Amino acid sequence: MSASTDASPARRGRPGYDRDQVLAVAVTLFNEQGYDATSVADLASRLGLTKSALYHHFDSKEQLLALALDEALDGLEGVLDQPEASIGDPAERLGAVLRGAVLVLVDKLPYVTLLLRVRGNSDVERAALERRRAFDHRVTALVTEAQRAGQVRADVDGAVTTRLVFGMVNSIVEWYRPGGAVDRERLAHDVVAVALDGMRTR
Amino acid sequence: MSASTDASPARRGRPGYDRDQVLAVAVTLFNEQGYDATSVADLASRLGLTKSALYHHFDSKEQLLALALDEALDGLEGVLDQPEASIGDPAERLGAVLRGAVLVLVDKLPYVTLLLRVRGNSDVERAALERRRAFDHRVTALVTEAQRAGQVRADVDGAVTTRLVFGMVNSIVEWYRPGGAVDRERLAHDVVAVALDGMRTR
DNA sequence: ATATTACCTGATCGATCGTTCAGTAATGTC
DNA sequence: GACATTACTGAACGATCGATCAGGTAATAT
Repeated sequence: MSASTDASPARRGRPGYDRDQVLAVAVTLFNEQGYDATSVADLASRLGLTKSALYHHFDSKEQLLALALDEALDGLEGVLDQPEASIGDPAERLGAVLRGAVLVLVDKLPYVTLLLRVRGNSDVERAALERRRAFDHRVTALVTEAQRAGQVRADVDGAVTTRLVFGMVNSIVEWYRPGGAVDRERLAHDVVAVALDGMRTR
Repeated sequence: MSASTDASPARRGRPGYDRDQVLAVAVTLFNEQGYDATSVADLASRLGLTKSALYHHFDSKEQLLALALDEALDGLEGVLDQPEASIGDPAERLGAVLRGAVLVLVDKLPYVTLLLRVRGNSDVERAALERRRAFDHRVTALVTEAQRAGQVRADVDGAVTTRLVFGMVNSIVEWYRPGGAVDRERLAHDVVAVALDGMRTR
């Protein structure tokens, strides 16, 4: 993702996995079994390598986790920094942020999935939770602004509304699979529709 | 929860923890750190006992997990079996199920939290996932029925709507804490309001 | 007082954990 | 063909994992 995902620009050295490929497989395994339940031996087995070979690509199992969480957090924070999040009235900006969050979630599905399961068991995990909290605060501020503008219901607390709606968005990682029945644009549209207007017919 | 949670009906033998007390502490730890990241030594330390003392109360660490997951699943299935889930039009029944699910989730918070984090790493976990799927199917059938009755929007797939709305409900375990700013009745009301009518003002 | 029941300790087991290290293998560049 | 670069093996490490077992302690019922 950070390095070249191009064809094959004549890599030097013995052929094999590079760091990003190992990371991608690791994140898949972490999501299948959980980070703690996944051993380095599991990862080596899935790649067809020995355990020690992996330590050529990274310093520790935890470093893999840190790299993956950064990937997810960079994407989410990018949603709030994109121009659509700053232009228009609060309701329009809120819709853009919801839509952007869904798209990032789908495009970086394994990384965001991993992020959403972090519980704070280590310094790496706690740092990721801190960045998530900062993201939530910025979104809550946007919801509160939309409430003051009369565009979001004020009979429910803004922080609660934010948590519920982002709970809905985040839950997508539990079932969405690319290539399935729902494409990313359709999903983003549906989420914004249900979040803003509810499931009931008017 | 299954045994006597009454006052103290004169228990015989040396005083100490009983099985349900050990289970409650275990579930708390599983939720704090994750099931796999929690060792039997962690649990013993939290209780002020030795590891071997714990095996007087249960056969294996996994049995604790199974007991906890049953507690959560019994509660959720009870929501669909209560009378309110069968009387009235589909929209009313759907509202009752949503409300019931929120209340079970709050009342059995630690157990449901644990259930929602299960990934299928063992037979016990896979059996729990199977029961969850059956629950989801019953709810989806209710949503589909409400769509046919014209009471739920038909421009979004019923299964997607169900997943999104229950994603919202389930996400409550990530932040709700009893005794906090929001009480259980208020939360149930807010969830039903946002799920059915959305966050936007009309 | 004593038997019964329940609860707990300390030592230990084999398996698996993440990690290290010294050496080997295969490629592109010159 | 020498050389730098990249990728990997096999054996071992201390630590921790879930679990077992034989024995010890403290309350209640009779």
